[in-house]
Amino acid sequence: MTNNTPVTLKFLAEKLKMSVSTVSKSLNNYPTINAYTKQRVQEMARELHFMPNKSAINLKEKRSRIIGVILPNLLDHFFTRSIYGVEQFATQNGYNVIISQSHDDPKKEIQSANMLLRSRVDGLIVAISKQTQDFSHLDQFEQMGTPVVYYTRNPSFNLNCHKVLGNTFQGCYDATKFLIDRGHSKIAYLGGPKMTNFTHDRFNGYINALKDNEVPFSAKFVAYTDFDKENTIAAIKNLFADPDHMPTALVAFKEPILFDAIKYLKSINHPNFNKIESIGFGNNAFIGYLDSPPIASIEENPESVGENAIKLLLQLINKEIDIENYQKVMVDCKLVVHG
Amino acid sequence: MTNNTPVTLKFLAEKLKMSVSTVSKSLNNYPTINAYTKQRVQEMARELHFMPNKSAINLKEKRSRIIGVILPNLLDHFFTRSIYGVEQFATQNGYNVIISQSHDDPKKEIQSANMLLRSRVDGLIVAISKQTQDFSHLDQFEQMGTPVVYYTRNPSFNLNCHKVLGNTFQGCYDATKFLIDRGHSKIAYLGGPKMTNFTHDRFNGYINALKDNEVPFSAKFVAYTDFDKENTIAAIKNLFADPDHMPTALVAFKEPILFDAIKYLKSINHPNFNKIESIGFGNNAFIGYLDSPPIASIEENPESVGENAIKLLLQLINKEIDIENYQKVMVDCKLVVHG
DNA sequence: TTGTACGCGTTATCAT
DNA sequence: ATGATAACGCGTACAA
Repeated sequence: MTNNTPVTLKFLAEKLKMSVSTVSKSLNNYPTINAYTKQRVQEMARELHFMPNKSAINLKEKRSRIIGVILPNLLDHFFTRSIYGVEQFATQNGYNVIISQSHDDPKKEIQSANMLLRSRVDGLIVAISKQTQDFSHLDQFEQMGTPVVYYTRNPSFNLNCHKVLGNTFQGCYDATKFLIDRGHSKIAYLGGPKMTNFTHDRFNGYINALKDNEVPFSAKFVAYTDFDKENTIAAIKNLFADPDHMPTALVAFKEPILFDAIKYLKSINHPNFNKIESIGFGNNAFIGYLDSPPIASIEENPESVGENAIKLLLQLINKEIDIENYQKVMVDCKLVVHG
Repeated sequence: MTNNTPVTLKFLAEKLKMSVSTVSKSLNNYPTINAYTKQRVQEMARELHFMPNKSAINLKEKRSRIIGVILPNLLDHFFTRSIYGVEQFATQNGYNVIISQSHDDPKKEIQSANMLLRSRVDGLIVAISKQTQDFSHLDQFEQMGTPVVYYTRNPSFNLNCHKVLGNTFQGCYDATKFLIDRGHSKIAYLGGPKMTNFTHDRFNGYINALKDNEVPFSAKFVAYTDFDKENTIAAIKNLFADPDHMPTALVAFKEPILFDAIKYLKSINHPNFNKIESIGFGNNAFIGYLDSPPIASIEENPESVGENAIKLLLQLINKEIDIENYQKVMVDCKLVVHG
């Protein structure tokens, strides 16, 4: 049974034979309204399933209580998990979340940004696409006074912006140190797409751990790949090319890539396969099902990254932090040893 | 640099010394407006980054161009993939999507529903939580004339509603048939939580495949579990308890559960472990990394399920289908053989 | 204690 | 070809 007259304040007012403002005040618990009146109004509202129209309220209050999130891909567990932190905290504070996927396409990212701009989101949390070079579509938000928090992926050059990042330097440092402590001195590093900047910190963590522990560095132990399996195999072939100079351990920038690497080494019956110890970023839930799992994982705590992003954003929205007082928040990684 | 005066039609009108309505008409390309005027307005609008306020438009047009989605959990790849289909098609048609996770908690589901109701979504796509018994929070939408499409998970009793479902009967039938054709006659079925209704069709598919191929059914070959690992192991222990009556194949209602089962059987060095062939619902991307993978997977085509849901919803929104002309759409599963 | 009147930003109807 | 005005639903300053 479809009810066609929308239940608005006006409608309630007519039913109750009072003015719209009395109804409004009753529902918002104004102290000046008679208790009995309030009760009558509230009962009627419940009975008729009155729901205030958010568009009207937004228009009036000049805010939407919506947080926009732009991220590359929900298929990546890191982002899905980070959303958990965002949503949880946002909901607690009366905000809704609109998630928009860029699929790592700058054009789609611009579309999403404009959509969220029209929706007058109160704040934006964004993990930029791999290809994003121009930031004008995101700068528009701050120009309108809407705070933006970059998370995880952020502009490499020293742009003035709020950022919340995983401490991948520390994560990679700890992983490398862990392997050194287990006696390895030939530790390979498998990095991500070179053009992007998200893996430099990891590499630096690797390098610094070597240096701090007086393990000699060799360029032969460093290779780069993207998310493509063929590239990963090519990179691994390179790392393990020199029989006199064979890595005994491996640190990888992302776990799925590490799994490809392990699978490949196993498939070619690498002589020392069982002795090779590896660690990657991610801590994928499926590791428990692998027969030759990495010895440990670098847990990036995505929920915490998301939570820190939304917390910062809310502080900016509430003007507890000045929008031009740019913040940088680092979330520590945690080495999780398996088995 | 923060600009504080919002760029509205009024603001543009003042700048251009014309009326608000002329500005509005120019931007919406009204035929009655002078070409030169249009041009001036559009240039100014672009220059000042004018973005129409969606709240105002929604209020005026009595619609939001927002589709609400309520689902249990984005960590489940099925749902994440289904969102892909929804989002793609929604965006193409000028709709935004608000996703809300219930985390399988009916209370949270009600909250989400009310939030989306206040946002005056034009339509709702929902996969109900495991525990949802009462549907009044969802019925409200139809009462307001807002169409609702249930997808994947839907009320078991013959409620009048629009549904889009994976054809799990066919999926399970095909899987069982596949195992029979490979010579198995002792095929176990590992089902999901009994109280919920989403696994009955699967069980029926299993049963019917046995019957159609004259393979005797035994209650000893059927066990149920939930998503908890301990329960799964207990169920598997039961299935493989009788040495004279040992399954040689296994069909499971969900892949992660199947992985737990495989891992357990391997861990106890089950004598015929290498001969046991198994199939589960999901087709997880991770399967390629397993040493003892299922022989095949039942691909549920979640993107297609999502796409069918949004297509149906848009037809309902556009009144191409009457809201009371309840539709049921089935999306076929596909058996994917590995290796 | 309750009601009147206005404005939020936009579109559309009706004048001019 | 352009402008004035009302309306969408709500909250609130002010009047009664």
